[in-house]
Amino acid sequence: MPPAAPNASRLMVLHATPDLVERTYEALLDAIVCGELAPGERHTQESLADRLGVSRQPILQALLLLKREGLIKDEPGRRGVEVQALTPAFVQHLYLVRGALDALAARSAAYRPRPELREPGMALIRAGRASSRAGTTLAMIDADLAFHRFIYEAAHNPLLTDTARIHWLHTRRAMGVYLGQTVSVRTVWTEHQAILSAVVRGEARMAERLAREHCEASAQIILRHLFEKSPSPSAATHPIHRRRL
Amino acid sequence: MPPAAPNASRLMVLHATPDLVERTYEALLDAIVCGELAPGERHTQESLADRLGVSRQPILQALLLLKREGLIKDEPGRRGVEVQALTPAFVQHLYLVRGALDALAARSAAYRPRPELREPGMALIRAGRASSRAGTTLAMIDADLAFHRFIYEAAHNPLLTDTARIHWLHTRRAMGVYLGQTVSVRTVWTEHQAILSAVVRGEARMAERLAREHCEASAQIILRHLFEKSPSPSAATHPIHRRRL
DNA sequence: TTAGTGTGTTCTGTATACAGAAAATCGACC
DNA sequence: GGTCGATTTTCTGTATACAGAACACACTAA
Repeated sequence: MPPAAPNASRLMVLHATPDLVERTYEALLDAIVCGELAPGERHTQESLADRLGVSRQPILQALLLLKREGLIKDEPGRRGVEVQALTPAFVQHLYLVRGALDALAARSAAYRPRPELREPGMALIRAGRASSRAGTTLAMIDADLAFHRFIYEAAHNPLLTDTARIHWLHTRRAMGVYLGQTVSVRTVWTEHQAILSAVVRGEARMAERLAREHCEASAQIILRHLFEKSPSPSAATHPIHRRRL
Repeated sequence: MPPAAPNASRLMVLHATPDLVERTYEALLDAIVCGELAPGERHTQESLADRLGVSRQPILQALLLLKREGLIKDEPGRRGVEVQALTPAFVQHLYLVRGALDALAARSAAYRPRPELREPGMALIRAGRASSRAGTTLAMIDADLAFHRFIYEAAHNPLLTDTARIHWLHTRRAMGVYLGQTVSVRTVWTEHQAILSAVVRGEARMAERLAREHCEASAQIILRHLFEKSPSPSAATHPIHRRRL
């Protein structure tokens, strides 16, 4: 394997195994989520290709995907691409849709009593509480995502999981706004526990309601922060530590 | 512009204006929806490229998108691609997710009274009833889609519309199963009218419930057909007329 | 016959080459 | 000095070229 290109950014690196388009996609995604690639900057295919040490071809394809997912947009005339700004309005829309999907996931997961989910679920909750006491922002975000992913998996609806994937990307980006906002994280995990209990007991209606309310509460927290710091509501202002490669 | 390649299929044609990847994507999509490209057949990038008279490059990118959307899958070893089968389980999952999204769309659209939506909505309903009396299967499907798209637009949530787009692709494919199933189409438009009324009056709760119930009813109809003809539950067995280019 | 092995073929993924579109630059003219 | 037009530059989209992975097949040996 050739070493990274000389002018490759130290932060933006490619993973190892899957195909190059996938790795490029992941690398760009991480760069966007952690703010290394910020709104307002113009990037050409070639500049990105140089940074990652690949040709324009995988960049082109990765950009195609990111465009479809609403994370980047074309610059006016064929003048490169730019990261989409994370506006309060968008986050509001995001959490509305996520609320609907989360509610469906919880309801589906709780369709019948699921005692077998109690232990793995509680393990995630314990891990989440631990990370909110001592962990980094990234660890907290990951713990939150892990719990929600668990509920989605329990719903046994691949299409639902797949649909929500894009929303989790945006959510991960939006949660960068937290940044050490350990306040109110405890209530988050209390809510998670309530959702889990409802699922374990097979109380579909209750699980659905709790999931929806949890989502709305999360939205309120994020939006409060976004509106407070509204002058520049971009993830770029919060360069959190990026995912380990 | 060069004429179509000599061995290009007569049915599978490219549109005219947007970029080649987009046109290729649309062409393949239509071919899948109308059953010209069916599950069980192996296709190589080159064979598809020849059929459409383009190079492998746009095919590659279009396939990437279609893969992400769950419409095609890779053949085991780099042996080309295949259209995903439309299984009853998948349709069931599809309608569950669509129910959640439709409900959110209706609720959002009805957030406040919307008298301005009455006339355009009624026009769509009249057109739908007309097409169910005299139109082709494709016209009926398009009318149905047009109404739902209208509700989504009224919700003013671009992310929601975008999220639902993929589901509408699958839905369009699944509805191929109707095929002249004019039975019960009248009740469909009665339900549409009820949803519209609730939206116009700003009865969010009611609009949401009606949308959800409408979706569940539609799912029942489709699924009944799928399970009846279950030996080969692929759209390929129902080669409906394709969209005019 | 059957397991193993080398070779040819097919097909994909990635890089490079090429052509055209749009912006930027620069100079002429008012 | 400002505006219009031609030229250059930049950048993208698409086609082609190339290399490597995986299958298929044939051939050998037990």
